[in-house]
Amino acid sequence: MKQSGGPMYQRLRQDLLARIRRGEFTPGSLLPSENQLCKQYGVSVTTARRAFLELVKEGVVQRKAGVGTMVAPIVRHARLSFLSIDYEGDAWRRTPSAMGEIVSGIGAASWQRDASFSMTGVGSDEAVGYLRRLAEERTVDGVLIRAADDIGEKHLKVLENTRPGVRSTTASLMSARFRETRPRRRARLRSLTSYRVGHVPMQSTRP
Amino acid sequence: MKQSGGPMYQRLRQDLLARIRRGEFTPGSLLPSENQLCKQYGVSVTTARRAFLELVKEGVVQRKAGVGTMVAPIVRHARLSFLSIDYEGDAWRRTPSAMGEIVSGIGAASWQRDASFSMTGVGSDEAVGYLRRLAEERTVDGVLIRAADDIGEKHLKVLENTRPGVRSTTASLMSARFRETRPRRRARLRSLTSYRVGHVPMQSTRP
DNA sequence: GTTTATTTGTACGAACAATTT
DNA sequence: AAAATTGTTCGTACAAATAAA
Repeated sequence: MKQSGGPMYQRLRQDLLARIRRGEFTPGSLLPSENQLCKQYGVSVTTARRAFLELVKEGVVQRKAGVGTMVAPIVRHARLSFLSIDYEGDAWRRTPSAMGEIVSGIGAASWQRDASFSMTGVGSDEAVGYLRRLAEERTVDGVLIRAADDIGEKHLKVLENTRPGVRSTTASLMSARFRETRPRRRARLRSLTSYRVGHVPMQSTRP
Repeated sequence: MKQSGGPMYQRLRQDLLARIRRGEFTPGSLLPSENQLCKQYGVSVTTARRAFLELVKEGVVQRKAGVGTMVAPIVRHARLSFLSIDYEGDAWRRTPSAMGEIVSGIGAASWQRDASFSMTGVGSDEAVGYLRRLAEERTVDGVLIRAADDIGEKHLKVLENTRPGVRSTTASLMSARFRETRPRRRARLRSLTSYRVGHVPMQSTRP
């Protein structure tokens, strides 16, 4: 927990998130206070607070003065989020925060019954890196990624392997791929390719 | 700038955002450094930094060590964002961060050609407060809000008056209202009401 | 009802590393 | 090599809100 890469506040955030996902802290229950966290992890209040604030921004936890920090009591899972990635030129390199927006968008998706996002200006390597984190960390049950052909199969493969429920495909192969893997959704997904922005209707899941 | 309400870092953020929106800082240009901001506004580095970091999270600015903080060079405006608000019981009160998710979602919308969001668990007063801020601060050209009937006309009226381009309506009156105000969009919007999650196709606007 | 302790919210200052010019 | 800027981490202080004694 100490030596691994990245800033401490990120590793702390990651660890807390993992513990929540494992069920160590259930929705509605209180997390350790800032002071407790400082002792447990050997960090300063600043660092502990920053990790918490990140999770607040993502909607994972809620804080109240005088009470503490608790796991968000109601989490609605988007059954599937659809990302349509059309990247043009090197726009991505000039706007690296773009993928961060996707990530926060997917965070919002956990409060939605349905989710649909479209991004432009996204490059391959950075995109896959972010999406990989996304699939590992977020509360979505699955992420369907439709990318431009030149993003490349190998990158999308990496993403698929990170977590079950993640399906990816290049634009031209989309309907074919899904005909193989999920035959029952064929009709719906084929019509989806005619959307400029994909949208996958989903049933809502209640807690 | 000093006496008004709210935390200083929020007021600073708001002021910087206003100056960017007014064109005082153009896309790609550098904002004042942290030190300069401290002197100009009479705040500590911590506060100046926090205001900047908020704007980074929203995708308004980008920072690079050794260079500075610049206005995001490419901003794609969503011509219209569609918010469908169906609130159930008092779920909102238990999850106040929900509307914050909408706000961040709309932030993402500025990077999208199209945008579609759906929220559950949203109450009236808090929702309108957030949405008002949203209409005032964000880069979307318009926000179409479809709300449950019991959110009330008066609240939505408040929102409409904050900024041109914002259109709101209760669910049952939706097609009727838009038949009056925007006759050319009638067909599109009427079919939209049959979606569980609204989606308004839009042309992309390039800088 | 008051007081006290705990917890988070805001704000300040400082130090050092990493990056860029 | 040096200066400027942001990134991370530390520590502190006080205010505000809450809960318990």
